[in-house]
Amino acid sequence: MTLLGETLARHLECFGTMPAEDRAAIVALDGEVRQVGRMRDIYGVGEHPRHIVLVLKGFLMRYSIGADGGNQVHSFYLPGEAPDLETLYLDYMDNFLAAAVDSEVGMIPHEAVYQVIEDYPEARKLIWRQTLVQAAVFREWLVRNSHLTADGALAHLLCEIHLRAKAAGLANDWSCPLPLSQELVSDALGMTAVHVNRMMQLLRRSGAVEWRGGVLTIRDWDRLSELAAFDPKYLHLRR
Amino acid sequence: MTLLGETLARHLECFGTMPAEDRAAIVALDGEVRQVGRMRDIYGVGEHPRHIVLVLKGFLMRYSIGADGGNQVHSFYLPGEAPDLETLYLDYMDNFLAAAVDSEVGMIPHEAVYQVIEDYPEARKLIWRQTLVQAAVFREWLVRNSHLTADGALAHLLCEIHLRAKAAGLANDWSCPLPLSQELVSDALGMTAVHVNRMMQLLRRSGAVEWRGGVLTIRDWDRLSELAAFDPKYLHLRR
DNA sequence: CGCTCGCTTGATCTCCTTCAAGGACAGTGG
DNA sequence: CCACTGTCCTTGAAGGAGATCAAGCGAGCG
Repeated sequence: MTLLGETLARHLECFGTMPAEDRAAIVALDGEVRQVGRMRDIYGVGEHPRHIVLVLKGFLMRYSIGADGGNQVHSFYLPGEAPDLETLYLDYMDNFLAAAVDSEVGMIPHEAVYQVIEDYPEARKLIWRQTLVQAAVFREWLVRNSHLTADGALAHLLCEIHLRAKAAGLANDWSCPLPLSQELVSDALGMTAVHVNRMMQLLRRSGAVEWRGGVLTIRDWDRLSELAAFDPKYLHLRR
Repeated sequence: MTLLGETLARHLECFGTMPAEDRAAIVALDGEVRQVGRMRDIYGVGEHPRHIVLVLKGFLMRYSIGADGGNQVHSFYLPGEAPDLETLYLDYMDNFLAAAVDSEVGMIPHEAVYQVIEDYPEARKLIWRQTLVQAAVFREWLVRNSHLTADGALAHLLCEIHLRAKAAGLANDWSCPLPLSQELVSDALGMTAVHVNRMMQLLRRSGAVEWRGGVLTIRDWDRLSELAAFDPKYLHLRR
């Protein structure tokens, strides 16, 4: 059993089950561990990655550079998650993968993963499914940024991060790590950092949620999720 | 050779190549052809489809219902395209697939596709890749709706549709079918129909593009794509 | 201590929404 | 052949959510 393999297996099992032998094949996967400094790119536009990435510590993000020079964050990735499984079957990156804070990542060579995909159909289905769930999440981000008001959108993002942290085993009760700046959150929500600040105060004062020192604490899930019109179905989490 | 199989094969070949035997397996796929009236759902939230859909005539769209009751369109689908390959490996729909105008669709049973996926690795890779390209498109829609001004966003959508129409063999020179109402376009861009109307007039007057009677005509691609900051890489089209 | 980075606050401006109504056009029935 | 109806496009005026610009503040850190 390897650290990277076990991490990937646990992540995939958020979305479904697989037989013991398929699981064993995933667990046997191994690779290199790397440190990535905050705001450093792991992969850039145009590259063709030769490894898949696993988040071990920290927070990753996927982003692209908007026409106005501002960044658009497409998604954040928590420890335990796999941000870029799609590189297995796409020719080149059309966006950036970077560390939002100082992070530790695992890199498993594509070749090894291809072997598992060929030999273990159930493992393959779960890997495929994970890439499909990511697509569903992107769609939800589209809805969020297009159709929610600023307070609702922020609430929605916080709901999502909390649920994903729980799925990754990072949350105890109603708290989870959220080591991002308001600036980065604003890049995700497509608004200004100033406005994120004001909306955050609004949520805080309403007693729905707290966010200090890199820790997110949900005070009133019902209020928060109602404000966000949050329905977790799109995450396709098992259980 | 069947109509549906040939249509699917051509679509997949927009994104890569496969050996003759894999192609033949795809081409041999067949199913039922159905008419779908305008604004009628094909699949709804919570359902578990048992077929994949191909657009033969008309225009499909994928949408979900926003918190405010307004619709968010996630994507449009042109004749020749396959909107919902992800249903092969997801348990349930988290959004709606519907006909934007009176349409004709083909439905191929999942079982038959699974067989091809098991037996023909190169066909499988292309199908997988198609689902990944869709995810890339969703990300681009996120960027568009979050970071572009209204005129740029509209221009961007028109650029995308024109390129996809060309890939599907529907465009001659600078014209392609676009049988949508401004209302539907506004649901895609996350703005009001009134504003779409005004932005469209702006584009028209600037001489960049024409859109009348369900036909889109690009008058000045350079101007349009510059206004949209359009970079087609995200479509991952081969050529 | 001075520096930087991120959070906070205030005032003004603008893009887009909202609401409301008029007009072009196709389909339908008398 | 013409009123009738619905759908979509168009136009105008007023209001609001969020952007922009600018400055102050607190904490960590060399």
